[in-house]
Amino acid sequence: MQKTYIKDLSNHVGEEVSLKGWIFNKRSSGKIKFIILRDGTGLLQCVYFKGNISEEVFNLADRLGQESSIEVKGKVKGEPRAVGGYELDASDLKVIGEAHDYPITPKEHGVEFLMDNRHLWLRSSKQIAIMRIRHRIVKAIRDFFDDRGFTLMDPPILTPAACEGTSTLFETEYFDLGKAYLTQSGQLYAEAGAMALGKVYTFGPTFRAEKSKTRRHLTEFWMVEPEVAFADLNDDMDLAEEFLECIVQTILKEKQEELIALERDTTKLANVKRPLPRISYDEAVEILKRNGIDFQWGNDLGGTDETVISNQFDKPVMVHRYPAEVKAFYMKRDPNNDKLALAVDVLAPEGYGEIIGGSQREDNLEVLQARIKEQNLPQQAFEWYLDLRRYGSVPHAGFGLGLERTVGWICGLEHLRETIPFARMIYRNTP
RNA sequence: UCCGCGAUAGCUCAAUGGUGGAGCAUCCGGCUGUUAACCGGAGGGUUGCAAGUUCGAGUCUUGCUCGCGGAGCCA
Repeated sequence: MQKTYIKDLSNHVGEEVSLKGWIFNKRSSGKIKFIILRDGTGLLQCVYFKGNISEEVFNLADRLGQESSIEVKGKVKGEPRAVGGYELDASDLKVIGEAHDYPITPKEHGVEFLMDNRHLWLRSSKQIAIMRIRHRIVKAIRDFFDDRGFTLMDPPILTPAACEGTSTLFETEYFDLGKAYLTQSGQLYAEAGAMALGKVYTFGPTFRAEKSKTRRHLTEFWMVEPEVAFADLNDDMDLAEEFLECIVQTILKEKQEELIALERDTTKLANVKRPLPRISYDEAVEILKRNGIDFQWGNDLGGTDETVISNQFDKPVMVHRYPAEVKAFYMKRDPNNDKLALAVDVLAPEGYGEIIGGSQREDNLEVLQARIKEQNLPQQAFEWYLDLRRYGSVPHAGFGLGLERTVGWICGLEHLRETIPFARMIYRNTP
């Protein structure tokens, strides 16, 4: 008898097959029982008629609770009434692992309860769809850079000092060398990589100990950071828009089934094609003022400001040339206006906020040393970084894309906690 | 850190200051095409904790604990 998976049933119509999985739901009507089997690839209705199988097997189904693991055997047939369009005319049922009182019932639950049971919640249809889309986005990201001659270069996760100086970091004791910190960005190391390999990207977890309590924040999240030698801000924006187009169009093309399961309205995602609108910070401030927001030039854009700006466009918008004061020390100043940094943020539509932050980097040794001094950063810790400017400095640029915000936007989710298998937030580090 | 909101059965929620209920889940019974199946029955409670007001508190007051949303910070 052929062993198979639910997703492959179309190749087995009329055949006897066996499948293994978990009981997703069941219904009974006296002499007929329906077991909905879940095997990780889909759902399948298995039908047990009292006359067709032994009394023992027929009664077994009564005992088995939701999420019991089982093996079923039977004949595959097309059945428009059943979920997935196929049905199993079942002839056998074997128990692998019994389950009783599974906490997540096929009814509504609160988010807190579901997050306490995250290890089980992952079995639900929507969560499975999200994880599949996350996986495909990761693959699209890696393919995008790999296909364009980038080399993946993993930065350290334990670092001796703050990358950007401002954020609060997780701290740990590192043997006799004093304190070490969990990285908040691989960027500085990516710059070293770009000087070695030309085009590199880092892709890994990053950590922020900020006490953020919003739907847009996690303490542990994944970031992909390309860095390119001999590139300026325009090259950086060109790369970012091609990158976003590639990710979104790939998901639209290959993950329709999952997007439907999530009830995602994809009309706005379909708009994500080059060119993306590019506006300066000055223009962004104008937009805010036109919308009646009392915004002071020189401040960073807040969450609501970002939403107002992105609502003016039907695709992601790039905002460039921010006031240097609100941006990191390593960003290069605009040669035409010393108050501006050659930075770019990409704001996702539909209120999903900043998904990309990038810049051209300061490549002049003396200027960079002055910035480090201005911001009271420990210069000793940055000597290696300054070496990149001492030995063959070149213009270079890069950006960071937050994976979870991208997943949340593409999936149309309310909260970032569903975009990662086990979210780490200020008041949650379990399960 | 600041502002706002919340905590009642395993879960989701009701209950004018006056005998704490319903749906789902669980258990028992019924039904040969169910789609979060349905119908009948049963069990299930220190109303987050502590004090106060009151003849009487799930409900009003105060404090505490825990959580949620937002601000700041950022991807």
